[in-house]
Amino acid sequence: MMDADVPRTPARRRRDAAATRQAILDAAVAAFTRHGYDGVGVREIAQSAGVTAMLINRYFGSKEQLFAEAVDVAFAPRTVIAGTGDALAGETARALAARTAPEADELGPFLLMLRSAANPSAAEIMRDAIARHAGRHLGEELSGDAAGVRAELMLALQAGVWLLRSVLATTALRDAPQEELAAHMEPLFRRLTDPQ
Amino acid sequence: MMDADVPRTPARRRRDAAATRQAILDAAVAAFTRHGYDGVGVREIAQSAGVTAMLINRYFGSKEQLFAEAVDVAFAPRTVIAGTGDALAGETARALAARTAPEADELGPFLLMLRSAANPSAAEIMRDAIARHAGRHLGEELSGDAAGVRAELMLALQAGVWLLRSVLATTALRDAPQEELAAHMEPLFRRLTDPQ
DNA sequence: CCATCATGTCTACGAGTGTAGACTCAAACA
DNA sequence: TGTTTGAGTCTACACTCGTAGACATGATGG
Repeated sequence: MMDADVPRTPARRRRDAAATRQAILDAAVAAFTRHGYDGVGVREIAQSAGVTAMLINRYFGSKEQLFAEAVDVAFAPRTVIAGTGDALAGETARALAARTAPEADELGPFLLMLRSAANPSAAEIMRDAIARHAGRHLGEELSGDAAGVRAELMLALQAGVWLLRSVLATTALRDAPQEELAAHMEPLFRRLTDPQ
Repeated sequence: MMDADVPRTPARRRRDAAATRQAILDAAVAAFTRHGYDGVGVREIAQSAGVTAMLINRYFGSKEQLFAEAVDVAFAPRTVIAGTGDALAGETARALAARTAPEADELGPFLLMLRSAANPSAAEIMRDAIARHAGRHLGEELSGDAAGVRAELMLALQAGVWLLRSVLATTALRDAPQEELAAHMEPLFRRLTDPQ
């Protein structure tokens, strides 16, 4: 609490390359998640990071390479599944219901994925990121026949719920109570985690 | 068999307003499905319809209103479910596996939905279309508790599979044989059609 | 045959895009 | 203290976008 500086915008750094790079990256993750790859310009990202647009090119080479790093950040630490073992299906269903609630307004890899899917270059970048992070991690958690297919079906179901409930806000899913919705989704996830 | 989907010389209409309007609408459905709302410009749509960009504004008022009509066309006649009654789950799973196959390169409402979801105006238009067509039709087919939620979960699952398998082309889903994939998805749909 | 009006085209504008190049300025090292 | 280096900014270019307004054209009714 020693910093008495009132940060009017993003905390006026004094020439710290690493911090500036990180600020741009953070702003990019938020912006791409909210508006998609094509929906946001480099000027907008730079402004919310407190710098000029050209610094993006200096630090990341291009908008596309910035997007690639942002995707890596969004997919890497985030948990795309919740819980382990027997609790996996239930936890995933409950977490999904909570995070897609209309009042949640959360960010996360699924929104980034959905809102940037239209651009072919962005799609390719995200496919690689999924293979590198989420898909692999989830594939290890599952076991048995066709673990990869079942893992990606879990991702697909989650992505679809994010799309209808959070992005499009269709009536039935938007108005469904969290517990009830989770109760409907839980057996679906269980079918994928425990394929009898 | 008619001509290819991209008419090289758009058959030189001689001043037929209705036919021109229809040609623009057809081109719009194809273009929006392939590239999304933000991914295609009115000049491109007009050219593949064999007219000038300004005719779009004359006949539809704006790009956004053209999109609204295109969404209606894409969602209305298309079947978002396959089969009825007991066969619904199995037919839907098999049709989904077939239409999302890498070599299929089909169009359809789900691709249009996914690729235009990033734009807020487009999202609102599509939410209304879903409520008007797919959601309602599917809700009638289902019965029992929370039919609306289960219907939209069916849509969500399908949308997610379209996203991962067809748009992103993730490895496991891309390489899975149709029958095997359908076998994995069928019990999921059955859980939603017959909630025991 | 000619006037008419819907049908379609042309030019242009204002705004927004990503990014290249030249610039300024602060900090670190001699 | 003077010099070098890198952090950050400014201006500008070469596009693309949606669309507004003026203009051309061809089929049709008299």
